[in-house]
Amino acid sequence: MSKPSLPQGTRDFNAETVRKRNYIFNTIRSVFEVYGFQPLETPAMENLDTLMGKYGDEGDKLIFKILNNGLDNEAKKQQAKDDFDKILSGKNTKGITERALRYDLTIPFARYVAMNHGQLTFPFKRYQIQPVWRADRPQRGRYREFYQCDCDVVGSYSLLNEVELANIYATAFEKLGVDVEIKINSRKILAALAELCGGADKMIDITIAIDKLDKIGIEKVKDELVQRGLNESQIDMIEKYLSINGSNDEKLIALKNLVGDNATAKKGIDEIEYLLNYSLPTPNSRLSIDFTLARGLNYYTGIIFEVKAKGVQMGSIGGGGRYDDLTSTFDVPNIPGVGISFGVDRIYDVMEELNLFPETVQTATQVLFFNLGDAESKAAFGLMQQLRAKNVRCEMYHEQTKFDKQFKYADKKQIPYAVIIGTKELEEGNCNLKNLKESTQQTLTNGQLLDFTF
RNA sequence: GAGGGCGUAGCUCAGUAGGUUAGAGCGACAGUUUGUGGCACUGUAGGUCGUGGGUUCGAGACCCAUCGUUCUCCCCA
Repeated sequence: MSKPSLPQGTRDFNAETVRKRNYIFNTIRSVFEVYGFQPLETPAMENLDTLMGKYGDEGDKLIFKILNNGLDNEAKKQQAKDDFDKILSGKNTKGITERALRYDLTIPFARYVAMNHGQLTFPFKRYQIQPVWRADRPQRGRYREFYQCDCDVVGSYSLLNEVELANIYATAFEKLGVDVEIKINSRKILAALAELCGGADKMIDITIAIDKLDKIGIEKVKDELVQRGLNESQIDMIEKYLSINGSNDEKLIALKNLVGDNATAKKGIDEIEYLLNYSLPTPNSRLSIDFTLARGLNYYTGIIFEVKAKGVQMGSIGGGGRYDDLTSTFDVPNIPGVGISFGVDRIYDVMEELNLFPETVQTATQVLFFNLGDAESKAAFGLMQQLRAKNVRCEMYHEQTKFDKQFKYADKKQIPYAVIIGTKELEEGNCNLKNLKESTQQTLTNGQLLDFTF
């Protein structure tokens, strides 16, 4: 037997952590529900060809593939060897692997919509909170198994959906007590910039470079644009674009001056103005235009979102945006959508760092019943069950032993109350209730104990 | 995919220029004469020094490999 260990990049969660994580999940889930979104769960594994080719070349490498069963079947040995040779030359084959662990929640959702679009009522609003797996190299804040928390609306072009999603962000983070800035931009504006700087085909090059701005600075971004084949006047324009600042209104004015004649840009500006026209329900969060926001994923086509926590050094804790055609890859065209995602693991880290978890999240045992003999513990057990029926969290020490050990057990589990029923109390039909933090004790009748407010 | 750091007791770590029986703190367990804990004191258990080779009279220490872990870059949540 070797020492037990965990697969790389996975974690156990102890009771305290599970409770805190559930607090985050439940908070977000309740907001989704209030906004009329319905839950969806999909299998941990998908057919490999559902996933392959959807995340780019890099993404394909990071998909966890599942080995087929029955490869040791003697009768099919030669076939298995031939198939394995294909694997070695870099091709996937159903003979060796035909299933894989899901890599995100968006593609399984698209698969679901494509399979069921005849039955669904559009716009279809779903949320999904499940783990995903990536064969990435683990590092700080990055794991091979982690949760995603998505909500999307498909089958509607209405910008009202964007308004609702912005409100979901604001409401959820307000409930969690996390002070955030919700940044918005439009891919149409970025597309217009590309049109004006070397053509629409440069859009991906430009967005990738811009996306790195806050990380590497303007000079390095310019270097990268040079490498990607842009000329001096084009880079000059991008620099002007990136240096726009001020309030939302001031930014819009500056942008209109820069690219306002362009039809695509105008559409993007209209979208942003529409969104800003609705105010958020909460004082501690606000929408702010960030024209440098690009987001890496190429399928976004309209408004894009990104959420940053204020007061901590941490990457984005949420993101999303509009995409024109979610399901055409599964031969079901013309289903547009817009969605957002919460980065639960990072939200957890932010809340831990800022000490934002409420005390009440930790709902451990409230009362320990001492075990002081057969007859005594039997009487205690009866009382304990009555308290439990009133939703008081109780446990009884597992065996009769001296006081010292039972007190120490309560200490270690940070149980605030002890109920002590010894021979004397048993005879008199009462009990001692001790407050272990304050070291005070009172004698109660059994009836008084059952009515006590813990 | 590229490049660093670190693997010694359950946990956090010491272990000097290679030299007998590998240490501390915390934790665990037991006790300080069995109806009131947290403190204190005493004692006990627990390590193939990640693994496998190599150098040496001698390796926890040096070299190589391997595994694990962690960080940076790429990419992402």
